[in-house]
Amino acid sequence: MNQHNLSTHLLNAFVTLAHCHQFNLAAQRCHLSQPAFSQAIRRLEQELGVRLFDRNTRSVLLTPEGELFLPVAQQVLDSLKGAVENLRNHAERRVGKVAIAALPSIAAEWLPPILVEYRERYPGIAVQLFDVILQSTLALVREGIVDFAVNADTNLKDEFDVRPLFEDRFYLVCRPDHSLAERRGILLQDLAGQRYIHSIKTASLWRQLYPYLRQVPLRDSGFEVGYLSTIAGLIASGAGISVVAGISLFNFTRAGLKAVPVRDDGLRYQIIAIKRRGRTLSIAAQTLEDLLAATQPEALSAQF
Amino acid sequence: MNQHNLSTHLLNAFVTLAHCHQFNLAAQRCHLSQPAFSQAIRRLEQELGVRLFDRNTRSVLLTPEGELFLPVAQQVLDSLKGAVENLRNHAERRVGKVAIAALPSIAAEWLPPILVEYRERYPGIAVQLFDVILQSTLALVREGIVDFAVNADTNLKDEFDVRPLFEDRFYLVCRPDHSLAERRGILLQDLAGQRYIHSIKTASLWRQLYPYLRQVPLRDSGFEVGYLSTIAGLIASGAGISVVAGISLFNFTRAGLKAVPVRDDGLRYQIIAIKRRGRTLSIAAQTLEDLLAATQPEALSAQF
DNA sequence: GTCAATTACGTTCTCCGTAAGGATG
DNA sequence: CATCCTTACGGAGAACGTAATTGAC
Repeated sequence: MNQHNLSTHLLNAFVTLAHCHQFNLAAQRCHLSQPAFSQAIRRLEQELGVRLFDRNTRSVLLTPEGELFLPVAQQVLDSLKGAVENLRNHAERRVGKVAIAALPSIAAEWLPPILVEYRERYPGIAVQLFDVILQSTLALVREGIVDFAVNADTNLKDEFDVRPLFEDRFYLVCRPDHSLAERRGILLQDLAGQRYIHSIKTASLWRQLYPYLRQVPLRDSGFEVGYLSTIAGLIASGAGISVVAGISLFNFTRAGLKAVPVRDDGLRYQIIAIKRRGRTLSIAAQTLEDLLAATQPEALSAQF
Repeated sequence: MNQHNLSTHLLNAFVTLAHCHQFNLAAQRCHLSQPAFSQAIRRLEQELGVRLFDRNTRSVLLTPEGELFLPVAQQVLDSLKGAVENLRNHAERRVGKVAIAALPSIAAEWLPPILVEYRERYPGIAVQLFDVILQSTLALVREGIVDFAVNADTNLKDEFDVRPLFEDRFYLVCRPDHSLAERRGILLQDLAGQRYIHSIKTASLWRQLYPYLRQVPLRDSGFEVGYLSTIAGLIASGAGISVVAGISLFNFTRAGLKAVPVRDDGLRYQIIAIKRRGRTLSIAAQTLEDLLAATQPEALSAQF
């Protein structure tokens, strides 16, 4: 059925000749010798089974059938040219769109400067950022609404492809006048006897932290709160101390509190990019992911 | 700039693979060996500068860029396929349209059976017939409204391309009981002394006939009328005789009158098809013109 | 006679198929 | 190890350029 092979070269030759009514000139414009051009037209006519031009040595005019074909050829060439150009622009990262999801804590501190740099490098690529809770990031990835999500490592099924971006740890947060405030690092045992402010909100990382924390004989501060900003306020007011994930630290350092790395083995976790299994990222998204992976969170660790 | 060459083969390979997610199967559907197919995809990707498929040995999936390109490729292939099919249908005379202009006398007697036969042979081709006076046929051709016109030969400038269809002559028209009615042919001199009914309407042919007719000593019938049907009535009523073009004879034979060929040399004229100079006819129109040229007016001459 | 398109022909390069190689589950 | 895609390579055919031919005014 469709054994016929039409190439853009042939169509272009046709359109060119239809416009300039001269084999000589048209051949020149197509960067072909005149005989080669002549053959091209001949081949096209043979392929289509229709004479497209009526030509003597003096005039080259479209046949009625040629005029029938011209707009189609024109449109096809335009379509292809536009599509190819668009594709090239995507490949060159001149246009595009990338959508990502991230936990609010990641979206608050680590991501912004990277996204800004990305936008500066590729101004033609639009960036969409969903700052939502963990479950929502997974849903957004699953449904293909975002290209990938940036999360703290959690027990993900094999539903997703995972790429580690950087390693984070937990931090003791206390007032600057606290006895541990000047330490370069602590172990959880060092917190024995401290009044601890519990969080109920950081569910995913809480699950990792809690098994270790429960082995430490803490004093009860009497507080269990939902928001990290609340914890920050309580700590600043002398209600006690707490241990939080590195990615949330901005809530506390901004409040003038001190953060001390927790050095226990096993209390580390990966910040990861997750995407749909087997699917590859668009060029724009892949570029962003690469940039994320290449950007260690110097800002976080530099403070300590 | 557009040195890129995309062929329908490549696009088709792309679309096929996008649908069946298997090189093996897609190659088969494209009637290619698998390696050849693989190369085709590779060439296309190279041409576009973008990876279109992500492929392991287990899965073949479009990249986001591939999905961007798919609808375009699809549409381009459809466009071309439709256009080619349409062109082939035109070439095979399965579809089309032809418009012609003809003098009313030609449109009344000679053309109808030919047009009917044409329509029977090519039911998909629509026929439009303008039965108008000479000047109008020329205008219709000039403006490209009709493909060609069928006229009696007249001094046409080189504005048109002319093709003779058949030769016609003049006829004496008289009552069956007229003394010349049974002759197989006459010369104009034979009309000496006859009462002649003049026509003012057949301008173009009148110009050819008159120089000969004026040399014959006719009796004046006292009538000069515009319509051939009027002349027929007058002749039938015994008012006289007249000489008319063969293509108009139906006006008289239908009225029961006799027609006798005028055998003078020089009193012949061509029925011609005229078309715009240098332009070629559509396949449908060309086919009709050929059919016209191949159909001698046997009906006319057979009567005598 | 001149200008323009076509045909002739040798070369180059594309594109295909067979066969061997590599990756993945 | 079985499956499927890729690489390697040799041959057939396409497509180009140079040169000679035909055709129209």
